[in-house]
Amino acid sequence: MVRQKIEIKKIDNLTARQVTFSKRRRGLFKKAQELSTLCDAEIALIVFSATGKLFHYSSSSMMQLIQRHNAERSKLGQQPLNIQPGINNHAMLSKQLVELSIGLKQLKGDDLQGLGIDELMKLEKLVESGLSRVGKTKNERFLTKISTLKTKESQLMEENARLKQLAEKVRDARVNDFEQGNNSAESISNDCHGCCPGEDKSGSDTSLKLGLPFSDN
Amino acid sequence: MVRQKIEIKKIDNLTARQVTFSKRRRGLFKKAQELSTLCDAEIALIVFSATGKLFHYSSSSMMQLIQRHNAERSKLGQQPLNIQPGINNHAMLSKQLVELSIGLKQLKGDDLQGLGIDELMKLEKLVESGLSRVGKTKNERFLTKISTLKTKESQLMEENARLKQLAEKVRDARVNDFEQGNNSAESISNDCHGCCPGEDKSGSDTSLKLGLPFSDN
DNA sequence: CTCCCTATTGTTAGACT
DNA sequence: TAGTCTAACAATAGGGA
Repeated sequence: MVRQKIEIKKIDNLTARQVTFSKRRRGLFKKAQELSTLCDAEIALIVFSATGKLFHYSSSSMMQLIQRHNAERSKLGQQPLNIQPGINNHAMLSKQLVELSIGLKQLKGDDLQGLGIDELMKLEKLVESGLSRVGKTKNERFLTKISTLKTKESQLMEENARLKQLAEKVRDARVNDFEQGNNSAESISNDCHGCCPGEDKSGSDTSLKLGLPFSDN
Repeated sequence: MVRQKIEIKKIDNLTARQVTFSKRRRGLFKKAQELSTLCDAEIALIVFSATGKLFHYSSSSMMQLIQRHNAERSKLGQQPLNIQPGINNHAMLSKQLVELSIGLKQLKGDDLQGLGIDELMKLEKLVESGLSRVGKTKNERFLTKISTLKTKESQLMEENARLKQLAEKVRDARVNDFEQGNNSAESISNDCHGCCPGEDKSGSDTSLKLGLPFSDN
């Protein structure tokens, strides 16, 4: 079969894909080398095959090039960090954390060793900013939880106050019943302070509610 | 003129070199992209022109690829660039930063929003640790620089002290010469305090050295 | 720098070993 | 997998705008 133009999309056939990878990878490395030689350029090229095998080339020090690349990128990456203060948008915070993550990743490479004092100070600032944001969110979370708990607390205290009153009423009523020799439960007034709409009378297990510890919050 | 085969060596003509750089760079990036698409490979390509301009391409995340590359390299036991004696173990520090970075990356996905207080506290601790490490390295760098400068300073002070003595000797000698009507330069003793082995006499430009500012530093 | 043009050189798909 | 072959295709040197 004669050769045909191929379209640039993933090659389905595994064998063909591997063969093409091998051939084109060589071509790519050759071209990289040529460009580097012809034009005095510095080039780093990293290739991972689909099967995870590593191939790489660099005209000088891979590390130096990566560092230089990172330096350039962080220059650009600083802008998006300086955004509108005062907004506690989680999406924004998340975005900034991503950037922080990128910044840290940049350093992972081989070292902090290659970094100068200036770069380290920049990084420090970046991490500090991330830290402050995490701390801020954490604190917000704390405050929210605390205010929720306080609300609950005051609700419970109100409830308890009402129950105390109810308990006294019930006791008084029972004392009266006992003194009058009247055992009919129906005569006991049942105040459910509006929490049981349409139910004015049930009064059978009031004693159970009275068993609750009033002082517990 | 018809096109000729070129040999792969640095192109002398600046303009031709720039044009070729432009053309071939594009070709290289195109090929990288094609290889990545056709064969499902992951590729990172960094190019610096001779004038320092950066061009880069990566099929996925440049950072991920660089990390993977570094991971592979360190597997092979190639020490990427370490290890200056006397400096704390940067490899370890780097490793811990990687871990920190991974932790942050996990959170990158969507947000802090889904995180509870416990997770936020963990994250905070993590980032704090990273911050402290960066700060530590930065401080080490400061201290190293300071100690270097101090060493230099004391060396210079020593040197200056010697030069002062020398200056006095020379002056005395000249005064003697003048009083005795003796103009022979050879009689001036030249103390180079051991920094010029095998050279006991040169004495011709001593006056130049004396021109150094003693009070500097 | 970038784009265009074209003759040439360089690369590679497909097939086979 | 890796090498070889060859027709076809892609890239690009040199030149001009």
